Order: sequence, then structure tokens, then C-alpha cells
Amino acid sequence: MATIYEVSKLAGVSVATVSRVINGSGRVSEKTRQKVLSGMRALDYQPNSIAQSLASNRSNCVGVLVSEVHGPVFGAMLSGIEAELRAAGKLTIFATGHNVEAKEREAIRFLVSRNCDALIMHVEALADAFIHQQAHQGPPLLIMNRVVPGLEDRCISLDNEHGGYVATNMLLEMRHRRIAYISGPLAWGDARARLEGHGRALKEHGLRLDRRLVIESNFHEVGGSEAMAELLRRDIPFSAVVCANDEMAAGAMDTLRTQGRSIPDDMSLVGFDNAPLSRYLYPKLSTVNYPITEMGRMAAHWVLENVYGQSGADFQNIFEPELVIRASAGPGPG
Amino acid sequence: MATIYEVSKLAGVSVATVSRVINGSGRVSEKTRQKVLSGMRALDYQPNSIAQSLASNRSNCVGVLVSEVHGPVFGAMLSGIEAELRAAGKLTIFATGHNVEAKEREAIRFLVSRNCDALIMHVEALADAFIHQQAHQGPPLLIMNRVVPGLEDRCISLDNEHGGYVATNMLLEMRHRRIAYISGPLAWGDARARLEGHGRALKEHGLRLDRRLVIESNFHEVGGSEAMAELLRRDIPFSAVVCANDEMAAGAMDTLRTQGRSIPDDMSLVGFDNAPLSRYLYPKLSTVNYPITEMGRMAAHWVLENVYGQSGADFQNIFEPELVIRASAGPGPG
DNA sequence: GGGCAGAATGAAAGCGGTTACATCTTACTG
DNA sequence: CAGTAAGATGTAACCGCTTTCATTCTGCCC
Repeated sequence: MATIYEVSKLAGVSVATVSRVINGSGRVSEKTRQKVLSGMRALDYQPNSIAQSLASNRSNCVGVLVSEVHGPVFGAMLSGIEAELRAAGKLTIFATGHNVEAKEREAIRFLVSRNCDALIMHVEALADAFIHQQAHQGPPLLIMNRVVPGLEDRCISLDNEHGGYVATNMLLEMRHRRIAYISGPLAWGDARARLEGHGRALKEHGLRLDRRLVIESNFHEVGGSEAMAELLRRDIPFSAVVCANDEMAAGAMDTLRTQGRSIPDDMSLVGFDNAPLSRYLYPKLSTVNYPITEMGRMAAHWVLENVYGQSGADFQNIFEPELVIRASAGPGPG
Repeated sequence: MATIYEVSKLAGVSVATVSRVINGSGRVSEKTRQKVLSGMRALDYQPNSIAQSLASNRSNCVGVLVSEVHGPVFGAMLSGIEAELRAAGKLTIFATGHNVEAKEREAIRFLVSRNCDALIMHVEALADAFIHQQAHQGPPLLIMNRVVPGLEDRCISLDNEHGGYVATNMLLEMRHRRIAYISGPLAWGDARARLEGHGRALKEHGLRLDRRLVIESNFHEVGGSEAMAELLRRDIPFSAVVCANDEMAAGAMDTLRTQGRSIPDDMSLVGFDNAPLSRYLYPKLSTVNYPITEMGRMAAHWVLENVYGQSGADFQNIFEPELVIRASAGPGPG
């Protein structure tokens, strides 16, 4: 690999000048610029990004911390982030935290040790306090899918409350009156907000949330399946169920089918996230879209603008979920 | 951030000695080792990985080139790779090529320009010739899901032929005799091999491949859906279909349902890949497992062993697919 | 033509490590 | 106890680039 030194020799200028044309910094006369450029071409010169990083104290890479790489949400988010960053010549590095606090901390250490210029994280296990600390001592931080008090302007999240609202509202408008709810872990803000939206929709329609029709589950398929079984066991009438994510809806659907209930005739079902699987279920799942790819793009934009000084579009903190109507929900018995 | 220099001063030794204890290289007396270690602890010293890379000419990162980050295959592969590499303190960087030759080339350039110590690629669009060239001039290369002649020992792939064989064989053993096949693009080696396996299974059962029951599609859901429609339109009797991947099977299933055929009573269906979606379809899809996560792990192992000199387990080039029996295939009419 | 401002360029000091080589200690050996 | 080889440590060059500051070059004005 050719070095800047060889280019400078070939072009008959100093390395400083070559550096200037590489970075477009400082002033270089057009004539020397051309000499340097042709020298670079002749040697197929490619700046050594490591050396650039060391000298400029900027790694041109941003770290992304996720729970898992696979799975519907994280892959899509990474995808959005990478697309934007790479278009700007920046590198995306990532690490997985598996939703375990110790691992998430270690992953942050790892990413920071690689000198990333910014950090985007989608984590559940870390406490707000730790995030605050990290925000004050490490590289600029962006938090996905979570609102950390005091760092609101660094959080990109979905209006989960509204999402819960529209899901339930749709069922209500279909004349369902007794609507069950399978929730995610209420320790997590997004799960709580979705449930609150559900409650608000009921209230606006003059109904009260029946605690016996709400089950706190775990966002997983098996959890949804068990929750559904438990709901049926309770023997309280209901004609529709809102699931706080699509995976649980898949589980719930399975249980319903096993018990011989037909969807949507006997029971309407709504999910949340609009994960790929929602299209594969039968009947296809009505759900609430979670624009995670766009949110990833937005995170990348923020970084490009605030860390790398590129001017960008307006920053949007909160994204609005939208209803995706498919076949799993039908008119209620009302 | 503390530097190695500060540590050396605090410990009363030279930077060389500090470097030695960091890397476990050279010989350092236990006494000074302890002095240095405690100095590092006192300053919360973290070596600057960029400086290390520049000085040692080793970036401790490996590049992964995929078509997309999301999607069942790539996410799972990345996941396997990252898990192994990170356990060894190595960084995984990636870029997407979107299955477009120019973009894949550019992505390679990008990854190589970040000085990665090895490159793992899962690409379709690049020609064998280019891969050969890259293998000879760039960092060590590993190729996933593809056998490049002359580079067989650098290719990690599935025994697709055998996969096609077992899928069809299962249907034959269920007494199906007329079996259709929806293939992926035959320009791709894996699609070809799967079809060959299908043919061999038929042959071994004394049957001939009926060309009219084979459709070349595109590995996508819509393609599978259209292919199924076309098969039905041809009005040639058949009681089962093998799809060269699960996505096409999902599409095919959709078409069958639309046309009022019941699965598996009227028609048996087998997919390929064991993608997450196969579990969500109804009825659940019988398919052939593609152990892509393990294959990613194996790739990481190879790199750890051959690039970073760590001793590892045996290298396995070819992985054997296994049948995953679920509900979408039943006894044939025979 | 001398003087001068501003533009263009170069010299050299880092950035924070690694490592070849030189030097100084030890611990044995005979 | 001198001689010596292995072990421990330090010195300094170097990795390939950025950037400050000094220097040189231009063109312009009086």
C-alpha cells in the first residue's frame, strides 16, 4: 500500500500538501492539487484510515449497542443506521448486550475502547443512572426506544402510548367492548406506555380497564401463548385481544387455534411492531407499525450533524406509530 | 484518557515494559508486572486501540460483507460471527452490498480501507474471477454459502445438493409420486445444487424429473406465489411441492390457500432454510435446516486460528442440512 | 522597483502505541 | 570469584497521517 509520503514524492510536494488535498482542508493551488491527485491515482493511493484516526483523534466510526443482531427490530435498526452512515463514509461497529446488564456495560466498554465518535444504544437492562454517567463521560450518546429523564433530547423513541391507543381504538370502533390485553414486562417503559394507551382508548369510550383481562407477559412467543391460555382459563368473556408485540400475538394465535377458536370470527387479534412475521401468520396480523429502520436513519442523521458537523434534516425525537390493518381483526359482537 | 506514558511514569518503568505487560509479550519480572498492573488500575488505563493498530499493523477487526443486515440469514450469520470474535476481543465490522456487483465491490473497498485483518463475505453478485483476485491481494478471505473453484478451502457452505435430496426424499417416502419444484435463480450455485438433489432423490426412486413441474423463481415470497399459481395453471397433477427456500414456500402457501387448497391434505409443502418465518406459517412449514449461525461461528474460528494464531477446533468446510419436520407435509395419495 | 498582504507550501512535532536493539542485572559454572 | 549466558529493562525509531507555525511566493499598489 502506498503511503502519503510516496505520493508526496511523486507529486514533488510535501506530505502536508497531500494531506490538504485529501481532506480538502487549507488552501492548495489548483495546479498542485492536480499534480497530487494524479500522483494518488498513479499509486492507487488509499489513505490509511488508522493513521488518520490516530493523528486526527477521530475514528470516523460510530458504535451501536443492541441486544441481538438477528431478530426483527435490531437488524432493521442496524440496517437504517448503516445505510446512512456509510453514505457519509463512516463506519458502523456494533456489539450485542443480550439484555444483560453486565454484558451491556462490557459492550459499551468495548465499543468505546475502539474510539468510536458516537454511541447509539438500544438497551433495556442498563439503569438510567448509568446511562447518565455514560452520557457525561463518553462519546456523544443516542438512546433508542427509551426515554431517559434528563436526556430526552438524546432519545429517539416511538410514541408507544399512542400506539397502544390506536390498536385498542380500532377494536373499539369495530364494536368490540370486552378487550383483553397481553402486555410486555411492565418494568420496561415501552410496555407500560402501550398499556396506558390501551387504557386511555377504553376510557374515551366510556369503558373501564378490567384488570382481569390484562396479563403481563414477556414479549416472547411462548409467553403470548401461555398468556392467552390463561385468559381463556379465567372464563371471563372477551371478543378481542391486543398483544403488546407481534411475537406474543403469534403465540396467542397458536393457542387460540389449538383450542378451536377461529380468528377473527371468534376472536379478533391485534399485534404491535409490524415485524416481518406478522405478514406470515394466518390470518395475517393487524398490527401497529414501528418504523425502526427510519428511526435508525434518524439516529445516524443526528450523529452526522452533531458529531461530524454535516448539516442535515430536522431532528425528530418521537415517531408516530401507524395502524396496519390486515385480517386478524374483524367486527365485534356488539 | 491516560496514555501508556503516564502509566510508565507512575510505575517507574519504560513504556516498552508497559507495552510488554499489556501484550504479554517479551519477558517481564513478576515484580515489575505487578507495579505496572497496579499503575494501570490506578489510572484506569485503557490502551488506545487505534494507536495499537497503527504500530502493530493489525487492526484486530474483521470485515463482514453481506447483502443486507436484516433478513433471516444475514442477521443470524453476523450474530454467530460477532459472538465468537468478540469473545476473542476482536471487532466485527460489516457493510452491505445489496446483491449489486458495483456495491459489493465498493463495500469490499470500504472494509479493506479500514484495515480489517480478514474478510468474510456472503455475496452473490461478484464473479469468481474478482473473488480470486481479491483473495490474492487483500486480507485473508473467507467465502460463505458458495463454492468458488480453486478456493474451496476458503469456502464455508451447506451441502445444498443433499438438502434438496432429503427434502424430496421425505415426500417420496410419504408416497408422493408427482412432486413439483420451485427453484431459486439457477444462476446461483446453491439454487442449482438444491435442484440437483431433488432430481437425484427422484431418480433413486425410479422417477424422472418432469421439467413441466419445475419453475425457476427468485427466492422471494411473491416469486413463490406466482410460481405456485403458474404450476396450478399448467394443470398437470402433482401432490407436493418442494420450494428452494422458505420465503417462496410462504408465497406458495398463500396462493394455495387463495385457491382453496388445504395443506397438507390437498397439497404437501416443504421449504428450505428453516428461517424464523417457517415456524409462523400455518400450517407450520416442514423445511430443511440451514445452520447459518454455526457456519458464521466456524468462519470466525477459522479467522481466529489462521489470522490471529489462536488454536481452535477442527475446521469444517461443508455443513450438512437436516430435515425439520413440521405440519405442512403429509402422506401422499399413492 | 520596493513594500506588503495574502496565498501557497514546507518543516517538524506530535498522535499513542510496538519492537529491534542495546544495555544492564542476575544467577550459574568451573 | 571471574566469566558468561540468560533474563530484565530501557532507548529510540517507526507506524502513516494531521496540523501548527514559519517560510516562501505572488500579485498589487504607490
